[in-house]
Formats: sequence, structure tokens, C-alpha cells
Amino acid sequence: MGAIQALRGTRDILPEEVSYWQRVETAARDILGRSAYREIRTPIFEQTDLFERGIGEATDVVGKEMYTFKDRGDRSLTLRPENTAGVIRAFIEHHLHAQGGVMRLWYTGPMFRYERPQAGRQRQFHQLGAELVGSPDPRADAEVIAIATDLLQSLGLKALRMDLNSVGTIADRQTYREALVAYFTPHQAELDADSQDRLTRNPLRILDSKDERTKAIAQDAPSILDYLSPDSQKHFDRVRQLLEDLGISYQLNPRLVRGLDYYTHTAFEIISDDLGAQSTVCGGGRYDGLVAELGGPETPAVGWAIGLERLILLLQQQSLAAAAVDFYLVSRGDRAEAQALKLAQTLRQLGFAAELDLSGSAFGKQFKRADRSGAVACLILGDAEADSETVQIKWLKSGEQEAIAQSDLLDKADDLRRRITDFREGA
RNA sequence: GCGAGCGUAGCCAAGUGGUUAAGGCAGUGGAUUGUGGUUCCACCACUCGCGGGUUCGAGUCCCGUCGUUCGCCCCA
Repeated sequence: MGAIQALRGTRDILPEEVSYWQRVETAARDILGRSAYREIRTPIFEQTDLFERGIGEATDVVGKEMYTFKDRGDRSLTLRPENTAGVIRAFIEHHLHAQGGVMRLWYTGPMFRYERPQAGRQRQFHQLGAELVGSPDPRADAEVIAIATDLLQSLGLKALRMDLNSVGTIADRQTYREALVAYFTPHQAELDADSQDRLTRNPLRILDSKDERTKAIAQDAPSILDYLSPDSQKHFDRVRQLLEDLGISYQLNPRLVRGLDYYTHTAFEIISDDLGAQSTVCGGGRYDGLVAELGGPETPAVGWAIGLERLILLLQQQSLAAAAVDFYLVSRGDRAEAQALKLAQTLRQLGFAAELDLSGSAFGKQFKRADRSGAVACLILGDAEADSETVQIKWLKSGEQEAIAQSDLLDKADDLRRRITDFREGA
């Protein structure tokens, strides 16, 4: 077949699914708005250098997953693989720090990573993120986490758990890294191939290995929590205390390491067991070094990002009926059909949801479609109604039917609205 | 980037080398020329992702390619 298809790792979000996206967006806008976060929209591509510096050259994201290309002016551009770097770039560029105090920001949009597609993983995917820039306070960590859990909860998601850890400061991590290398080196030969490689590249990752033998060895490896400086320890203790005060439960996981270099102190992941291998729905933490790294003033920050495709996968598993229309209009005959069109328009102006049958087929068929549409009521217009300028309303769930004058519609709107909600709730 | 599975209609599918490619859902028309959710009838794949090969014969076997699924790596 010669038909062009969407590229590998990309997909169309069809009307059936869009209602889920809208639910998430509405809930996010609501909760973040009430929490004093303001939306920011940044470009979908940036200078490659931004990500190399921000995310870290040694990370997989930068090393092998970026969509990088030269534009016609021979500049190296990259489709954003995440948005924290972009948001912070904008923060610095527009001197948002000059406004003093903290800046609370959120964003949503497509991200791009050149990876092998898998359940819950695509090349173009969407994230919703929040960043609280300018506060080193543990309360900032707790606030940001609380918003994420609130959002997920308000969507009705169950069976989520949270892993929490502290990765300390860059210096803490450096000494810990040395300790890990010292621990694993004698066992080098027994480690799986990937982990042997990680020993030099990124020893923290060995802790995450899924290989059974490596896991057994890692069992007794030193814990990062024993390598936190007193200040880091204090910060982490406070964050934990605050979360407990907020009634947010979490699992302490010293093996939790984040993939991107910029994280410091608090790291967390919200995980679902219903997603297969790509189980992280939300990941985030503190990144006190990033603003300075990108050329801004020394500025602490915390944030997170939710993977929207994964979130929606969960929502779909828990399903929710699609919104059906209030009125389905069936009509037959030139004048009646014209009146039905006009009536549908009037109903919409009054705030109702109305769908017009355009088939012109026998009433029997039109009723069948009315029924399938899930509409609460059917409006019927034939020659008789066209002559008398009335319309038959048939309530599909009860079967009762009545005639009203078309001109009475406006007066009866409130009554109709009430009956529609009655029928909807009664169902 | 690596490993494994799959690709038959809008959707779910049977088919495992012999020729007319089951069945179900949805759709369209009719029984029912103005009243649905039940029922009945009819119609709905010159073709099995695409390209090549093996064979007298291929949806079925082989190679390639594209897509997809699951896992690894990694991450949201």
C-alpha cells in the first residue's frame, strides 16, 4: 500500500482518546492554577548545547537519544527531549529571577527521544511538568510532590506508589561514587556485562540492575544515605517529615537514581504496576545546580514531569464512558430538515449538546442511530411538525414523548436541562 | 542499539502448502413509505503489510523491508 503512515514512535490521538487528554489538562490547569503556578510555553527545539550542558553529556538521553540536526544556517538544533532545561533557559533569558522570590511554573507539550518504541514509550511523547524555582526550602520539595500526588489522585488513579531518595549534593555523590567503585571492583568479573560497563561510566546505575547475580552483589553495597553531608541529611529528614505531616506515603529507596545529571538532594518517582516495564508515571526532584550551570545566578529549584501517555494508559484501563450528546435530531422532508438544522443551532446556543442526523433515511433508521449515539432525547421533525412549527421530544430512556412549540424552546430550556440531568443520573 | 513474537476487511479473528479466504462486531439496504434499544434476510477481502524467492501450486515455507508488540538498555 502506498498510503503514508505516521512515523515510527509517533501516533495520532483520535477523538475517542482526546477526551482523556482533556480531562488531564483540565485537572492540571485547575490544581496548578490554584497552587499559584503559571503556565510557560517554550520552543520545541533549542540549541543542542542547551541540552548537552543542562542534562549532561554522559547521560543516555544526550548520548544516544536526541533528535539533533543542522538547520540551513548550519546551527546544531535539537528537538527537546525534556523541558526543564528549556524552562530554565527561558527563566534566565527573561530575568524571571529578577522579580525576586520564587517563580512557580508549569508546562505541557511534546518531547522527543530517539528510542525503540515500547508500551508507554514513544519517540514523540508528551509531558506535563511543574518547576518551583528559587527556593532551597524543604517545604518547596514537599509542595511540589504534594501537587503531583494531588493531581494524580484527583484523576481517580489508584494503585500508585512513590519511591523517594536523596542523591545529595554533587560532592556527596562524588564520594559515594568512589565508595561504590571500591565496593564493586573486586566483584567486577561476577557482574553482568552492562554493569561492568557501568562501573566506569555510571556506577550508581549498577544498583538498578535487573540481573539476579548483580542484584545479589548490590545487596550489600554502600547506601547513598550514609554518604550524605550533614546539611544534605538535614534537608532530606525535613522533607520526609513534611511528607509524613501531609499524609503522603512513600517508600524509601536508596537505589533510586535519576538519569539526568542535574538532580541534587530529593529524587522521587511515582510508579504504577499496571504499565509493564515503563512503570514511572511521574519523576522529579531537586536540581540546585542547573540554573547556574546554564549561566544564570546560583538558584535552587525543584520540579517533576509526568509522562502523559503513561498516565492516559492508566486512565483508559480504569475506563470512563465517552460523553454522549443531549439531543439527537431526526428529520424528514425539506422544510422539517431545514427547521431541524436551525433547532440544533438554537439548542447549542442555549448550551445543549445536539447532533443532527444528516442521512435523510427512513425514520426507523434515524431512530436506530439516535439510540446508538447514546443521546438522552430525540427531537423529531416531519411534515406535521413543520406545518405546526412544533417538535416532538422523545425521551429515549423512558420512551415518553411530548410535543412542544418550537418557539417555546427558550422558555423551557431550564426545565429541559433539569430533565436531562435527571435522566443522565438515573442511568 | 540488542533479543523474541506478531502483521488476514473499520475492529476482533479462523486458517499450519492444494484454491470458492470461516465466523463475530460495526456498517449499508430491506422486512417496518413517521418512532429506537429485540429479531429476521441480503450486501460488505479478485485478496492475506510491502518486495523478492522456493514450489506444479504460498495467507501458509525462505530472504529482505516496513510497521507493531513484549523485553533489555534508558526514561516520563
